[in-house]
Amino acid sequence: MFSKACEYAIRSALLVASHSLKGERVSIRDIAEESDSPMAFTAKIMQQLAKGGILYSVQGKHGGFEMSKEQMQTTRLSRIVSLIDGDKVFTGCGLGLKACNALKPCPLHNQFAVVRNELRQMLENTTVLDLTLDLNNGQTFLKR
Amino acid sequence: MFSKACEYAIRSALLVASHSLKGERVSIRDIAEESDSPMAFTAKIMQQLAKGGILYSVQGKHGGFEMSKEQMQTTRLSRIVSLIDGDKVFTGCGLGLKACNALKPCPLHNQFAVVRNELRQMLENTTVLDLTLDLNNGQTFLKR
DNA sequence: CTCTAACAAGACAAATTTGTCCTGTTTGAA
DNA sequence: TTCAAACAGGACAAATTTGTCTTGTTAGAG
Repeated sequence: MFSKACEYAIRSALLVASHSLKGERVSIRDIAEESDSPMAFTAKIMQQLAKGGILYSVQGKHGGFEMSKEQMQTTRLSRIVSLIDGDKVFTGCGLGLKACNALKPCPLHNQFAVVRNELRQMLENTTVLDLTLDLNNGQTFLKR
Repeated sequence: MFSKACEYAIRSALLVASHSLKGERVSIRDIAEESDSPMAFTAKIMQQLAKGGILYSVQGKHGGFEMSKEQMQTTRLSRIVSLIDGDKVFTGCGLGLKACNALKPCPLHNQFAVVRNELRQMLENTTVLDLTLDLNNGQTFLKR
């Protein structure tokens, strides 16, 4: 469904948000450990998230990553997904056809459009803050 | 969403079914051409489909692939998907966590389960015959 | 019987994704 | 001022997926 990179991106973003809500800044090392992600690879992804304005990176000693309340409220999962994976998952043909659309639909077009739309709406309606609150309440978990 | 291999598998299966409904057997060459798939790669996938009982392969001169009406009626897309891609797409965690379940859910677990379930049901309720009839009616298309 | 068209299957190659390592830069603190 | 902790970024490496090639086998037709 999502690429590994995208999975790490979402997990890391939620982890940063979780710590930021508690007033803590997090290092790559902690992110990797607490969200079970490969450190160096995740570091690259954090750069993308920072460049994309999903969160802030702070350099230097005691640096790390943090997220403002506003970022948590305005960042929807769909944004992270399209930033990392592009929007093929939202718009691409289920059977991989280049020219599949309502006028010249592939055999699965209509059925697939329903599901894909559901996915898109779910991701658009879910903010980082939403998920982070559950996480900090102990209702959901990021590490096995 | 699906792997390339799986996309080719579905496209090829529908193409074979489409021809079989007209009483024709199809060669790998024709499948590759008519469904815009790489020939040798698709050949491997056809072997998997044949081994999986999705369709028949006939060797020798004038050989090729064909599908019985019964196969078209009983083969649901979910079967092809799980045969080629496994059922990670139906059961895997959206954030890639190994131990994500209702008891210890990831932050996206509940929202994701809804969408994934919708996808699964759609694929389980769609038979090859359903899609092939539309295809042969000219309502849907396999080639760009 | 032989030839040819077609699938079977394994080895190989290319491309993409995933992951690592190393060097440089930034910044706080002693 | 210097040191150390942390991110930035490029080069590299491994793994997976995608795709190709070559050889063998099958079976119909002359």
